[in-house]
Amino acid sequence: MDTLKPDPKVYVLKRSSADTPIRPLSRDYAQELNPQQLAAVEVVNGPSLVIAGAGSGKTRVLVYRVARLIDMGVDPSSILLLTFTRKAAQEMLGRVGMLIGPQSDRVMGGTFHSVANILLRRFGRTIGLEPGFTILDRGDSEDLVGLVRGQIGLVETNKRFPRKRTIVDMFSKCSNTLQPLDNVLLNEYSHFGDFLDNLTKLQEGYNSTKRQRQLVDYDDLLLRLRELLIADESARRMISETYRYILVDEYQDTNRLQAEVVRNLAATHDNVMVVGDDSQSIYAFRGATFRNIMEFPTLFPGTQIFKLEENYRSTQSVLGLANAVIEGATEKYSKTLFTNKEGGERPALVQAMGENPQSRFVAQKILELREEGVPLSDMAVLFRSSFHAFDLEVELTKRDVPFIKRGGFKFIETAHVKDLLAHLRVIHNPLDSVSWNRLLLLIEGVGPKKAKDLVAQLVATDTPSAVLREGSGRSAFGLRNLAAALDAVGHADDGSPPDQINQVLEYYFPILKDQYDDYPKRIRDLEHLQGMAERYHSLEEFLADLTLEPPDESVLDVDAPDRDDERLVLSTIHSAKGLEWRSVFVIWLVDGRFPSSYSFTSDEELEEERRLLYVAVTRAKQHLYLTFPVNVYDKATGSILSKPSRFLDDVSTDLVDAWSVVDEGEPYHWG
DNA sequence: ATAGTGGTAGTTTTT
DNA sequence: CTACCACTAT
Repeated sequence: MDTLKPDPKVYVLKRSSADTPIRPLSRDYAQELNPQQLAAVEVVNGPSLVIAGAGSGKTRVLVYRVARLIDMGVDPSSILLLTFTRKAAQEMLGRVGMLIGPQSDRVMGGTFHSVANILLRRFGRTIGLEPGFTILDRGDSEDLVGLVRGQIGLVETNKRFPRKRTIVDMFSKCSNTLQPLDNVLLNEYSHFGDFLDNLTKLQEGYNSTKRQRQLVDYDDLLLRLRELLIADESARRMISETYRYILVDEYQDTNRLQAEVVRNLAATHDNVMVVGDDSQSIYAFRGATFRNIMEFPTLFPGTQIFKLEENYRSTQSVLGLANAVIEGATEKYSKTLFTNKEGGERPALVQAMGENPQSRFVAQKILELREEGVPLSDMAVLFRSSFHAFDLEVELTKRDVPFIKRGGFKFIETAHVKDLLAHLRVIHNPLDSVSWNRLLLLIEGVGPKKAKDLVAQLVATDTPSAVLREGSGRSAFGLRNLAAALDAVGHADDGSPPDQINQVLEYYFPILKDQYDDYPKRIRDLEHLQGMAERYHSLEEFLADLTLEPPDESVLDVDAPDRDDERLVLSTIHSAKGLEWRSVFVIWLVDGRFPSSYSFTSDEELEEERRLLYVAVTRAKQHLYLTFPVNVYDKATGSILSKPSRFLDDVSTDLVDAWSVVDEGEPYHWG
């Protein structure tokens, strides 16, 4: 493409193939969609916004629109589908495939982060990013903050410096809302205001280390993609011309940074369709705001707006409760869901005399429903926070109910997995100081000081193993061992990922046994990881995928061999987004747990909790059980929790059936 | 300089 | 309960 003179007059040649089908469409879209859905599906060019209530066929619109575009002759590889998880993208593309055949395989789909990863590896050089960069997960970012904090030797003060976790949160908020640190500190962390200077220094150090060492954290993926699109005009054109049709799912959960990325991706054509529901915005902690969805037409003038209000998922009884919950929201946009599925069982509001009775109720009821013919895989238990399910997990295990837990603590975040990955990472990116540091600390006789000195040498040499062999003193033996192990693995491109893992494991197992009493289980985990690596041909892909799309099973289930389709789902509400089940249990509907007591401080956070409940109840197709235990001692606040969630206050009693759980032989009493 | 011990504060949701 | 810090003994 030649370089153009400044500001040429642009005359756009329309793609005739896209506007007028060259051949008859392969199916009758009007037949399979309601008029609102059809109108959205028929959009070809220009920006459009689809406000879609829960269960109103939002996915259907995306799927049919992609199918129809391809049907009209649009090249599938020019379509980009941005979703919340890659799984969601794959599911949608599978459905597109069922409509129009295998061409759908060529559609590009995934999360913002995974798409950014791919684009940056291809085009990042112009902004100083080598294709082999390493992605830091949350824990890595915290480690790096810790390292930098040590390096710049922050002066001791009598007041408490924020924790690493909190610091990473602050930095992340800055990135996601595109604000400077002082703003974020002032608005959300005013109690740490005194530390502004030190935190600013820390942030500078954190950012410059990442640049020097080819490290990229989650937010950087988006930040640097934005940077690339703005700074490198030819890359922007090339990318924008490649993806001429962009579709974004769950737009209410995008933040300002993501909005800007979309804006720039669509720089040359404005062909963007975003789909979302302001009532389901639940990612404010990540800088998302439902206002984003309202501002879309400003970002893209000429936006066509569509509304989908008919719910095809739930019965009227379930929907009635959902509408009542969201009715209490202070800020809401005009949208009332209706359905033609009359009646249905009323949702049950179940009181239990404590946590364990609640678990026993859920377990027993699930078994009953299964007897009645609901498959386990069509039932789910949802909760606000991952730990709310601990007791239930025990109860289900006792009764041999197979389940899969989604959300919460990840397999990938356990120490032994991170240790193994650190070794693989330095093989792939020898500049990765965070991983070097981690694996050096595992060696006898190496502490923070020695690790720091060694890392400085290691990132400055072409022959890391020579540096390791030079070591003397107490750690010499361990360092030599490490050098031998790394040499055995060789270069990143030598051999297959499972073989490379095998080499590392031979070296690492003794360390593991020494460090953990429960090493047999951990060894199984690592072997599981090795199995996962078989699907990959390069370390780079394996490592990137693990951080961007970690397997969504938590530690416990890794060795549960049950078939997926016969397992009950336990999930945080966040991880249940976009999914649906015939029977849904929402547990711990107690004030202090849901809404969480951490949200009591601000109205905005409380409102988000309310939307969270709305998301939870709208997952149910047929049966809905809301349970709340009473008389539970809460360590966090030191109080007894007994009051049902405040969000149920406004729910009129004729919308639910009140149940009380009692033990066999125990007297009944309510309250 | 490191490893091991004991005390204490914070404790959600995800890519 | 656990991760993080400060302190002490090697």
